[in-house]
Amino acid sequence: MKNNVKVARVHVDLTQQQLAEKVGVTRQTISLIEKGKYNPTLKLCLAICYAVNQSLDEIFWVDQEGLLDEKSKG
Amino acid sequence: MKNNVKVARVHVDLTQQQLAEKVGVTRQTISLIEKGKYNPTLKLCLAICYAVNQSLDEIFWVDQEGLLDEKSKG
DNA sequence: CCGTAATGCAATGTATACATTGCATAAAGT
DNA sequence: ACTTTATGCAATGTATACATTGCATTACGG
Repeated sequence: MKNNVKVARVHVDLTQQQLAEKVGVTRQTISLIEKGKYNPTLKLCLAICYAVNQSLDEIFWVDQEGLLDEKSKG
Repeated sequence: MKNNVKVARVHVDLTQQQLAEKVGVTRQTISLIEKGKYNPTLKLCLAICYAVNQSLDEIFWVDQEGLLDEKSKG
């Protein structure tokens, strides 16, 4: 699950801890999402979008081939 | 978790069962998402987008007030 | 060198997304 | 009346998102 959370977070000058507090999760969760190790829920994706003032497509869109790569990468 | 899955699904002429097969989940899961009773994962949101040829923002965006309403509605 | 801020990661527990099965109802065709 | 198709919903089990705690590393400032 690649995404643009880290770039967007740095762009609005927030640490992982601050973003975590803003969206109501732990720093650990933010870290794992940035690292692509979690498949976050829609609600959390939206909360992150609000916090960094960007859209779902801007932060979380990956095209179909990208997703397929994830699976066949194993 | 309000969304536009049902409208988009009907628009591309798929039944819940057919959409479920295309995205690799059960009909039950599609039904609950359309009814707003599940908070789907990003991967599933993306799979649905591919299946109905629309973007995350088109199908799943709800603005911040919408989310807050969900919480304070209970 | 020592303290602090920012991040990565590992172990374990809890909440919930999703699977599976089964039954009920409404609409359309025969 | 009977069958088929599409949908809703309830009960129970499994996988995983997320919480919690703790420790390690890097970088910066005293």
